[in-house]
Amino acid sequence: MSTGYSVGQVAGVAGVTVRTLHHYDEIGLLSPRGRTASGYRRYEDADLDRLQQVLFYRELGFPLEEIAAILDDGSVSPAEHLRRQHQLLTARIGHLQDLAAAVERAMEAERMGHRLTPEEKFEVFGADYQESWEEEAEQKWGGTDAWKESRRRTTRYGKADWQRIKAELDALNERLVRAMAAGLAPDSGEAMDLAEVHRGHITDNFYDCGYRIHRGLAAMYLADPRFTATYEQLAPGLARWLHDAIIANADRAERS
Amino acid sequence: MSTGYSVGQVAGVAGVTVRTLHHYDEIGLLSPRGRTASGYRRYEDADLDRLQQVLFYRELGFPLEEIAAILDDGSVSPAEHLRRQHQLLTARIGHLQDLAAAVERAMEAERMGHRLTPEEKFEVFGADYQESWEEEAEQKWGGTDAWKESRRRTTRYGKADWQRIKAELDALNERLVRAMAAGLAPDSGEAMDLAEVHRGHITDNFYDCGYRIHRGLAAMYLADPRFTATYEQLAPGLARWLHDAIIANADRAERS
DNA sequence: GTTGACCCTCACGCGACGTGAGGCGGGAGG
DNA sequence: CCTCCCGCCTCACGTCGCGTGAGGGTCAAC
Repeated sequence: MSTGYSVGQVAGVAGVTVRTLHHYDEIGLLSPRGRTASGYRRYEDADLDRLQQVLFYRELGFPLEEIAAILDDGSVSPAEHLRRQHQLLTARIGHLQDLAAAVERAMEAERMGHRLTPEEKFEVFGADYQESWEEEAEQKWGGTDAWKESRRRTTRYGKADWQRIKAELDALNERLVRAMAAGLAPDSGEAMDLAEVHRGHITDNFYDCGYRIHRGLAAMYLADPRFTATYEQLAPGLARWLHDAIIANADRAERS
Repeated sequence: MSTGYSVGQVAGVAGVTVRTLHHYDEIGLLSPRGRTASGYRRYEDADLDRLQQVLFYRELGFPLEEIAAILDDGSVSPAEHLRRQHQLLTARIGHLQDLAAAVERAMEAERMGHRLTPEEKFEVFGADYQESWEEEAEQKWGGTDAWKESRRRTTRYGKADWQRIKAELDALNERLVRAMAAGLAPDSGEAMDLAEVHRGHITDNFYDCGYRIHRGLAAMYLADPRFTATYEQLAPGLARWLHDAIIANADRAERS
């Protein structure tokens, strides 16, 4: 009937040390439901659930005391917890993606022998950052909400819808090719307008594509060869050109 | 002429406390280049660069001692540092995305009133995880090596190359459509063989695409609507089918 | 009944700072 | 010139989240 788990078993399955569990017991963060006659800790399924929550928030850098407060706040339903966790995660992921973008910029700067100002160098290590999570979480990558929304919509698309989308895409691609062939700079007004059309096309057909997300897509157009191939096949250099136009457009929009 | 910065200024711009900078000085992790006559610390641009590196690795959870070792290893060029950082970031992002996926599964389970086994609950808090970074970083997304290699090769491609690639791609896509239309399961031998062809096509033309990377691409085919659109336009359900075939093929290969 | 794996409770140590305490430096206003 | 106040300095002890023994009981197996 297997009524409960010992510390060692819990530690094993959860990937923590026995000492950690002892510590959580000491500070009252996670006390096992019961003890055997000989004083051995007995953890039950409910304790495992709580431990998982604890580990989750710990991974995101919360102090244990705060974790206790969060988990002991009875006014939050389990479902709400999961939502909160998802928000925190997407926010955190977004932050790391910003960091990655900064590293990419640094690589670029290095290649060009270009120097950055001190402020530029640190802007990504935002001061607040702990507090900013909860606000940012709502927007930003739009979280996985974006692709969820996308799935929701696209599952209802029929063959005609896909053909229409393909046609729009082809038309846009042709405009892109012509613009680049005409020698337009990626940060010219026309190029940025085309980038805006590109963004609108995504928003109309898939999900609400903000500038942050658009930047993310632009990065992917360069990072993944399947994308690169698609665009390079249309015109050599187009992948890069489109990438730059999207970035320029996002810069323009966010500076205003 | 602004020759250097004081502790307070550095702390301000970098978003750390003065005490932290003192600490880094104490342990020799970051000692300012000079001091004023009266003993005030004077930080220069090079010190700021180093501080940025320190903060970066700190954010990823490295102990300070190790950070010192990493940064003082003269055999690593700045460019290589940036590459490493990018690798670490993508690995870390991947981990958090796994966490997010786990949370999504938990939400789903909650909605369905379904219980998970203890092992399922914790599988995502992988035991090693700290060590795994350094190994995973090498493979997995193939790090940035993959796309660097890809850029290196593709910049030399001419129009004829892209046309050849496009033709191969079209041929493969047609085989995929026919296979799915014939009612073949994604985990059938034929489907997995096609997935293997797909992988070979990438390896031949872009970069060495291992199974881990291939899995990553498969995930993207579903996650990103631009990809989804491409495949769905060929045949409804193809994006999902190809995804599953790739996963099945990777499972098969890695189990042997 | 002995062995060995597992459990218990102190209790000290450590990494990465936080947080004063007590004192010097420097420039702006009276 | 003196004072005021802010920023800087150096100890030095406190805190958080455990790691790491020390010393000793428990339980299932052989």
